[in-house]
Amino acid sequence: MGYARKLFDRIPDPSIALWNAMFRGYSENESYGEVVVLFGQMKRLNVMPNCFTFPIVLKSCGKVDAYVEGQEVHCFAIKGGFRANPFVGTTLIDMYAGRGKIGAAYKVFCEMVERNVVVWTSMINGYISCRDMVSARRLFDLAPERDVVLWSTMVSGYIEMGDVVAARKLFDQMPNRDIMSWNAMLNGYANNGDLKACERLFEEMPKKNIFSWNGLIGGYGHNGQFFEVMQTFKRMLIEGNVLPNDATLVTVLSACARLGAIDLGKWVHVYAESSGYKGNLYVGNALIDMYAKCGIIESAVDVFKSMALKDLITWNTVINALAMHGHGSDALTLFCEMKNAGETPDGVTFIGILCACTHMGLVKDGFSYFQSMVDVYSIVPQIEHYGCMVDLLARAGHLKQALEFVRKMPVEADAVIWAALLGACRIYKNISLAELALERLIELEPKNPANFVMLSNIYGDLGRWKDVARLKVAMRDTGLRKLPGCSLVEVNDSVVEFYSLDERHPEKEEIYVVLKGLTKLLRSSGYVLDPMELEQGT
DNA sequence: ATAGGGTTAG
Repeated sequence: MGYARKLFDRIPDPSIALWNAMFRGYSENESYGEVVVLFGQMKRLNVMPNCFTFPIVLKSCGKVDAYVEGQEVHCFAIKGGFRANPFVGTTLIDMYAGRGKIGAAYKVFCEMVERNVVVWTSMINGYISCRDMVSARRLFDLAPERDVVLWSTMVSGYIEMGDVVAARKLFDQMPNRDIMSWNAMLNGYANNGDLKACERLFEEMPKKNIFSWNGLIGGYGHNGQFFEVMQTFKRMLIEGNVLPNDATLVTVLSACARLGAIDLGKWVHVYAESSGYKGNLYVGNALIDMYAKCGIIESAVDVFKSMALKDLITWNTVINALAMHGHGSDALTLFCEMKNAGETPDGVTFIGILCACTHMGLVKDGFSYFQSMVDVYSIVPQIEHYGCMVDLLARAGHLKQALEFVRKMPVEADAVIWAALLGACRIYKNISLAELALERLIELEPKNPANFVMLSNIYGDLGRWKDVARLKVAMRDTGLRKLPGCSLVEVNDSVVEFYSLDERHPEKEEIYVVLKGLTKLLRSSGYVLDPMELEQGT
């Protein structure tokens, strides 16, 4: 665009076609601000726009929130006699509806003499984005012509409102469907958590493209079904008609992070490098998180360093990764670098920062970061931030101050916060506060047996076995059992779940032989088993 | 030469 502009500036009296070419060039390069500025210049030179000028300029006004300029362009369009032009009308409706000015959009719609199906679709889409499904449906029923895009727009509208039943009803009524209509319905089920219906629809589809596969895989991911993410990804590779894209890789990497599936994660990394997603921001961010959550912080940092393009999420991911791994001072260093790079931290950044302070015991620094979050960055602390502060105080042994903080903070403490306090009570053997925290926890989550186990462990630490027994009875009376924590181990291309004393694996004999051998080795090199863990059967 | 419908990351 630089060269184009230089040349353009040397043309003495550019024709309207040339002006339009410049607008289109900036628009295609997403330099919408330049479009608006250049249009101002054209106006000052008294050059009259034509019907091709308005759609590009109006779209750009909408993109950069240039509402006043947009209205000015609207005036020009009326003066030029383009009120009825469907191209101009569509972009005007989009611009107004996009800023929530649904009344102004409807006025444009009404004043048009000839409206084609594209204009109707834009108006209906405007109502949908204002969450007014009643008006959208009224117009849909009134529309003189309904094509596949208009039908799909209505289906997506119901899905956005969470009304999958109405969406399906309309979907079934469609005279014909294209792949995008199918994908809209598929995503409706996926995002609504109805994976069974999603799977059924996926198999029924006459054709599948990358969006269909990503819809199904993403549905599994959003519903915590990470094994199914991996399975479906492998199936996609085997079937081979459709290649994964960046969205696929990101979803799969996120599943790898949750499962600790480092082998598949590394495979995806290699695949991304060799398939044109090397410098991809989304993929890079997901790789950092995957390596960190799989325990390889060095690789996470390597990916971070290799990225030429970074955004807020990149910085947040690497800062949180370092904090999580106990590299608190590196996290704080990167926080400075982030600010020097011109990125503005948000609430998530401060979760990482506060977490870093907690792990280094930097109580004072934690408080000053918390204060700067409010004073310098005008971020309203969320319950997660208060939780970090309670954790910061409690882990440092300031249990009284932590309780004081809980009482003074402007939001009601949730179970996470009381559990953090309870955890610290175990470290510092503070029974009375532990009992108080448990009382609150039982009010907040009466069905979570983990809370009883926590207090029971504290009694156990102090040798108060009568209390342990009393709690055991209380727990039995609730009829609830704590789900044991489990380990995920990647073996031969898949991930296997193991509980303590697990007998489910077909090769359990061999596995326990190896485990016994490992324990022997550990003992001989001086490792002492934690008696608490022994008691729980490990 | 211009207009209406999609997925992904902390």
